[in-house]
Amino acid sequence: MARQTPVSRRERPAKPALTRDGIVDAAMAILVAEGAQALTMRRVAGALDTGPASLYVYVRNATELSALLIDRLIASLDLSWDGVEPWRDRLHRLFADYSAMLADHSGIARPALFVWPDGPHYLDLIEVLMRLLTAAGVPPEAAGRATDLLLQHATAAVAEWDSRRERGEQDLSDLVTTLDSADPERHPTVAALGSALFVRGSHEERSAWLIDTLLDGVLAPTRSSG
Amino acid sequence: MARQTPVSRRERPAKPALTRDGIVDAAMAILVAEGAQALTMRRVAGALDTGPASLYVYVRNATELSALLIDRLIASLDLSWDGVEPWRDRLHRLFADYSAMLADHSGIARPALFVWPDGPHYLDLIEVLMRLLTAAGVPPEAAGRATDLLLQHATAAVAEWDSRRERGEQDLSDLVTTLDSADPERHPTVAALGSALFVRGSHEERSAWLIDTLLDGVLAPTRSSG
DNA sequence: ACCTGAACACCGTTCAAGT
DNA sequence: ACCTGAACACCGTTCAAGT
Repeated sequence: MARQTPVSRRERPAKPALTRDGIVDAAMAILVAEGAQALTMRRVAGALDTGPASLYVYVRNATELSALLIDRLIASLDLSWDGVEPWRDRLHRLFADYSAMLADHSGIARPALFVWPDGPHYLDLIEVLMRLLTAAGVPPEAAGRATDLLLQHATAAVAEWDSRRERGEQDLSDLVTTLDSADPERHPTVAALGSALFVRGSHEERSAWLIDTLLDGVLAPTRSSG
Repeated sequence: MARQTPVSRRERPAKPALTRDGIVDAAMAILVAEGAQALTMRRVAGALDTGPASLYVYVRNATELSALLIDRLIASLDLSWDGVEPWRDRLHRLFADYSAMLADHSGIARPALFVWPDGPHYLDLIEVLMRLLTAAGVPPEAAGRATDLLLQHATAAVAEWDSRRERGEQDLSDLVTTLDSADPERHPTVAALGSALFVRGSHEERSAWLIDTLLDGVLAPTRSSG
């Protein structure tokens, strides 16, 4: 039953056959080791001892490969909810996990912003978010908008942080300088508050603030429709 | 006093000297005519009858050129506030204008997400947003977070819409198919709500919803400090 | 001093040709 | 049928050499 490898092949130690999963595996290894900026079709193909053209037999394009990778990363998250842990706590923990996962894989947040990670695990993530928001008493339409928004924000925050990191600290100090040197005549409000406002707070903190504020807004009894 | 051009030059009709502003002008012309995907150092240099290396005398890199362009685009917005128009209406109108401006220049929203548009007009935009939120009774720290968040969301929404557009309608129908075919066993909440939730609503509508919800959340009297 | 031709070190994707 | 070498059509950035 076992497929026999021709004995005559002895140049390389059993180069494995290409498969979709094998390609994703190789891509994941590169992502973990070198980050998303090294994640090119040519590099992935190279890791599999072939040329880039071969990948196109299994993967539509580079964007699809990113989507597959992101779905696999989401698979590594704990998406369970026991129904006992308060939904607010669970939401915070889930977004903290999600953000940390993206931050751990430098550069992957950027494609995640533009790609629908078309796979089963992304749907798992949406499912648990909708369950938590529903448990919180958020009506379906608002829950959909909030889910969308919270994921977009968490992803964008990591992506922004990533690209700041790759440009170095100089970028951040430019920002501080600009804000601190705001002309009090032209920009009185900004000048009065200075750089303190925008620099303070990690992206985890800002995510947490958004979760609470959005929930308060959605659940506010005084909410005017519009 | 006027600088004299040598008469002997007759091959080209007065190739203008390179300047930082001239480079931004040329880049803007390309952006308007062909969108941001055509906005490369080589294309901009070509429009100015020179090689890409020449641009680096005036511009640090491609990212900086994007930032200059975005600041110039923001300059085209009406950022005034008469103090008479209700702040809520003014906020809605401002974000509608901002989104429309980004959407009108295909592909520019993406760099705008990752670049601090280091220029005077971006500071004008932040200033008027802070003024409006302050007028709404939002405390400084929350106003800073809200400003940051609303700009990020508006930009990300257009960027997402842009990249969906460039991938074609097929992308959207993939999404609808995935959501509609959610396994009711594994994804009961998603299956029950179907695709209706995520597809409905333009990005203008979603922006408007976020503005109102965030304001409600920030201004909610029951707000627990979290 | 200011400018730039040419090169360096890459990309994603396609397709004709191989096995 | 499955796979891929080689090419196509590009990138951003650098630097030695020119004026």
